[in-house]
Amino acid sequence: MVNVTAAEVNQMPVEVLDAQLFYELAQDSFFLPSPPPPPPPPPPKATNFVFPDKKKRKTGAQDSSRPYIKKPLNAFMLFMKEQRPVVKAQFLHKDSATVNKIMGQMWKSLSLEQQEKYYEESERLTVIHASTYPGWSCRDNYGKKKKRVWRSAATGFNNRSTPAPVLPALVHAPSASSCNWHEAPQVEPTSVPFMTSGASLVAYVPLSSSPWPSSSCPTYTQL
DNA sequence: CTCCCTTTGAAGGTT
DNA sequence: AACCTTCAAAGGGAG
Repeated sequence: MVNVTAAEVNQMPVEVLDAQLFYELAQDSFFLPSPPPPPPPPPPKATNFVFPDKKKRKTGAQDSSRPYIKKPLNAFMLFMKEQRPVVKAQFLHKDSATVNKIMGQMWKSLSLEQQEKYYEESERLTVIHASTYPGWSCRDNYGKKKKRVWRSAATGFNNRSTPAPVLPALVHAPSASSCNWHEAPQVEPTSVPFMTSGASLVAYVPLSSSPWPSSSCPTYTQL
């Protein structure tokens, strides 16, 4: 449980709906402070990359006579790598699928200016990658992992030509002030206690457990 | 032990 | 040109 006080969240709830306080969270509270200027990046090793996570797939990557060279991270991946600890700490979600959903919405809530630093860093890494591994193509990694099977056969909705089932939608609060969203009615609760609102994040906080929700804190909805 | 899930973006192939 | 496919990270969960 993360101890987040009302003062830390924000002094005043921005809205009360259905017995829940809605706090608008300053965006700054969700992001790590700007790290100190990084030291000059060491030249990437010309040796093969190794999956740091033993749980990562190794299919085909270990028997290759050629070193396995990973793709450079794109902007969103850099954002996730930086913010994942924050999101995990804030929302107590350990499973990456849920965390990634949250961060996907956080990413969309960022302004272009805020995203820019990640795009620039991604571009820088891509340039370094290209100069370090001339001739490398991301195609080289195709098939190194097990071919992704769109779940069309299994569940029928992970085919990009097949729309995913409609998740409970956010609706605009008709008279919302700084809170642009509120819960859609008749939403089956899940456990992700926040929603993005423009460049800020709105926490849904039960009155009874203010200032921060318990695990029973209500809804997460997705556009 | 290995893969799935889940996100966005990039890259390369295909239509 | 537009669309499709794969893989980058992460770690709990499932088989």
